[in-house]
Amino acid sequence: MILKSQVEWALHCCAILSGLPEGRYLSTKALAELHGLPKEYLSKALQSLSQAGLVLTTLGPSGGYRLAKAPSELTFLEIVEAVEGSGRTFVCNNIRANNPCRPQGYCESGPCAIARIMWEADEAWRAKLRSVTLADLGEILAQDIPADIWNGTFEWVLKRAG
Amino acid sequence: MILKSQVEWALHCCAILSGLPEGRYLSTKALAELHGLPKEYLSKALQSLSQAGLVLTTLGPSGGYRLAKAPSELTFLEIVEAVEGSGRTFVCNNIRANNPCRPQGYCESGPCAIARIMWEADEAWRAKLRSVTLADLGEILAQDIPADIWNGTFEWVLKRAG
DNA sequence: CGAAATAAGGATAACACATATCCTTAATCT
DNA sequence: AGATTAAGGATATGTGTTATCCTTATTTCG
Repeated sequence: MILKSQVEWALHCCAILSGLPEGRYLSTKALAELHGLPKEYLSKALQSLSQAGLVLTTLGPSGGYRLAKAPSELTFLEIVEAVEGSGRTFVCNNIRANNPCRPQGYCESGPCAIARIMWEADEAWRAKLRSVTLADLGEILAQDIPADIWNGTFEWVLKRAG
Repeated sequence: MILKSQVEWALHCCAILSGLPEGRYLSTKALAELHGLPKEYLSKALQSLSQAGLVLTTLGPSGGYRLAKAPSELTFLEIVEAVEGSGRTFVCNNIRANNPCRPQGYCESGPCAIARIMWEADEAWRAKLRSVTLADLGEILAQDIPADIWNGTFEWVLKRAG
């Protein structure tokens, strides 16, 4: 059970977009170059973000993407779910209903106990992702990344942002 | 990102095995019938449990599986990882290393900040699964399942347990 | 107005992995 | 000796991810 690589791409792209000055846009081409990713396929991930309303777009030259909200209002969970979907990782096929000992036509009262426990674990995962915003990530990155690389990347991005 | 259905099967099988009297074994055939599952393929899930040391097996007629530990010592996480593997759901491909602004030969100090956050969420998921044992599940099931079905199933199992 | 650049999205192929079945082997019980 | 079982190898089959290509509509700029 592994998350799509598009989740990783979307998170990195949002991290870049969160550093973009108000009102400017960054293209798929620039984001793909910056991360060494196939432009056409990365485009699908960005479209997912757009469909989820997390980013805004403009067309034409100098077009591209920007965040639809402040970084402090955009959580990891929103980004992950935009790309990966919001379904649970554990799917209950209700195999208890195949028990030959059960009376004909017997109907369960609620979801299977095993499913409930697995879904609680899913929710713990989601709760953690919901608690981290792009602004939190920005603070961590500012400490992690050497100032020269940080600034160099920022200039590189601004040169290409429409 | 969906867990294998074998995870569901393994959990249900372990739930049954946890009700088995000391020293008795239940066969793949019986477990497959009870849950309405393909015997040959369910066998693969049970082999995973065996390889992980969670269940013990015997050969020959009256052979089959029993738990290797007390239900109170066997966690959901162990069962899930036996079938699904213990790898993380988020794989970091270190795409930050493709940043064209970075100096040649520059080497990262540690794992990517995005990966660290995603891995914390994974750990929250694992922590929840680690906190629930088969004994806990047994208590919940005893309350969920009507007594007649519970007892009927128990008899059905005992009739087939070697 | 016309050319270039861009996002959006449909079609399709390649690939990996989950699912499923079949068969052989070795061990165990009656 | 014969029946039953777990273990595991080999081999399909199906589904979802990854990836590429192409068309369309929109916007910017000369």
